[in-house]
Amino acid sequence: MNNRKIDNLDLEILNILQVDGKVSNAEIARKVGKAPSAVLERVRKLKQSGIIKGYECIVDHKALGSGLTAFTSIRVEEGVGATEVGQRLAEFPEVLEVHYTAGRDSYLVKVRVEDTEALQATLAKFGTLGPVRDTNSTIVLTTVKESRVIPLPGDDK
Amino acid sequence: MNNRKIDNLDLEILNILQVDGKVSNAEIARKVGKAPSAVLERVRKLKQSGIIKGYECIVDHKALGSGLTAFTSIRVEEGVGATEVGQRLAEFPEVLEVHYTAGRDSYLVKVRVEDTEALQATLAKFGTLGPVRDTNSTIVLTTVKESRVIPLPGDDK
DNA sequence: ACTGAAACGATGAATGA
DNA sequence: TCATTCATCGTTTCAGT
Repeated sequence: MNNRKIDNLDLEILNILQVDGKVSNAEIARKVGKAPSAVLERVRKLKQSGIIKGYECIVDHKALGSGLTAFTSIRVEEGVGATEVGQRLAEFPEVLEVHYTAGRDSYLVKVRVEDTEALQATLAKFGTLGPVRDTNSTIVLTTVKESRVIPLPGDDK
Repeated sequence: MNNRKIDNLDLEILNILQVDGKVSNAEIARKVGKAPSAVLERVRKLKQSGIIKGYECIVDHKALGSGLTAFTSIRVEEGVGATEVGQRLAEFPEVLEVHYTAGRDSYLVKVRVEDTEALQATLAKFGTLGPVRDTNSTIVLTTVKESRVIPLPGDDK
């Protein structure tokens, strides 16, 4: 996790990769006007320094038995064991995201399961985690956008 | 978006790709014991049928100027124009996710910006979107897990 | 649907500017 | 840090089963 200096070329490369993680180095090289080996070096260093964390294949969760998305707020007892609850929550495969949030000593988790029945089962498991006080779920009806692409400084240049 | 029948081999391939979107077809072929061309055909059909939606490069948002994550609940006026608000919200690059949720006629959006000042600016933009009544933001302090990988039926076999 | 072979293109390392 | 070259490996097409 070295702290590299990121220049415009890095941002160009990252912008291309954010939109499509499957583009080849050779194609990136063509787009940015550099040799493939130069791009390879850049990408490798971005990976090494932790700027590029990895690559994910985006699948259609609705077609694969996880059609129900919910956001659940989980209140935990303050103090000892609070951070441990987050780790435990993260271990559930149906829990895609675990965020510790400000304000009310609670976690906000994103859950993806088959149906409401499965959600109930998951919530029941949350209840057994120790210092969990109560949970509050919001069910997603439709998802308009779901992405990880963040705006990079290179966008407006 | 054709409705293909997904068999065990498809699930095996998807499980490999979900964990690492950059594995080569040749390596998948080795793992599942098939020829590379066979895997290529499978992956191509999964892509064509919409099961595989794409590939994303996961970047370190903290290192790239989007260190603040927030979940904002946006109440909208019922009735006409409600779905349009979702489309408008999705157009903001700093808005990564837009979910229409049950219960209170509201959107839940995931926002990723530089700091609280930038968040304030984004919230101000939300206010100009027409039928928006009020917003309620929850700031993320630490993210324990953030993934898109869903559990597939092939996992327990 | 899968195999195997063959052509093509990308990867990745070495060298040098 | 990048370009060039080159051996190696992956991708992709196609004929055959």
